[in-house]
Amino acid sequence: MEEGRGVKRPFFTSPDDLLEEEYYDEQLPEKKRRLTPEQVHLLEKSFEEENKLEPERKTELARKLGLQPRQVAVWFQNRRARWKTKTLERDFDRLKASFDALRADHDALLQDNHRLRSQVVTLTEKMQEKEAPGPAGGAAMDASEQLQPPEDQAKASVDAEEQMAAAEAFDEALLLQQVKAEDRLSTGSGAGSAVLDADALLAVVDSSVESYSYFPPGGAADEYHHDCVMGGAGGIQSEEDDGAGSDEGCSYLPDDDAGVLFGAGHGHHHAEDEEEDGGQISWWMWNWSTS
DNA sequence: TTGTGTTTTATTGCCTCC
DNA sequence: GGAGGCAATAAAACACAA
Repeated sequence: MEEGRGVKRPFFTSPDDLLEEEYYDEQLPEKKRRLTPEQVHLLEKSFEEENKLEPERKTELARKLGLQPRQVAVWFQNRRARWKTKTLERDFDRLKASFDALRADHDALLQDNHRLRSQVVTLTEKMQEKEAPGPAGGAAMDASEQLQPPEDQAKASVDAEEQMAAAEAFDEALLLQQVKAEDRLSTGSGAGSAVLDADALLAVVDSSVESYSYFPPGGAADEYHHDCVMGGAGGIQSEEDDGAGSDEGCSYLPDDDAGVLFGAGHGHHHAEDEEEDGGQISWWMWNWSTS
């Protein structure tokens, strides 16, 4: 049947077509008409230049396209909505990938922490045996330890204590951040809704990494801060050019917000984002991150 | 041809700004 | 208070598999 498909009836294709449109209006009043590719092309071009529409530009565009100013305004409205959706999806993908990487690193740190703790326990036991020397105690020392100079043994002992202290500090920091995050979740601005402040969510991981002195200054932790910065200067690009050079750089994440994830800026949300989503991670993001 | 999913155009209601 | 923006939604137009 293809009702209405073979015959395209664009809305006011040009001022000259207005007479013809009257025919359609008689036949099918109140029907939606798709814009012609030419109209869409010009609107897209205009949108790329500036995604907001001043009154003069609106009337000028409407005149050029043979549309009503209201239609031009509506088109821009819908186009902004599409752009925002697309950008949010892209930002989500990036955040998810970055968070996964960070979480994997965090897990590795936990494992390392566990290993170091075991090592400290072993060394402590051996020291205790050594401090209370008996016939059995002396014999317990293995060959490698007997070969180790006394000063090296003392250094190993100090290292073990430092590692233990670092591990405990790490645990405390982790616990503190978790408590903070939970507090913010339960008393947060979401007023009971299942949303979590991005800072709270990510600070748990972030501060755990930073408070644990595993990374030297300028080391791996800093690389996370700098290399994974996403988003960029705003800018409008057509969503049709999804390939190279598409919406890159027009992320809805302002530069500062990359720091939210990695703790660099402990970023404040961009004013627009505060307005858009209340400065909170959307519920679906929270659900994902806690799943 | 039909059913269904997606996209596009348009409306409504609320909010913010001047 | 009016203008303009946005989110949510409706509905027409369109695409496509069966």
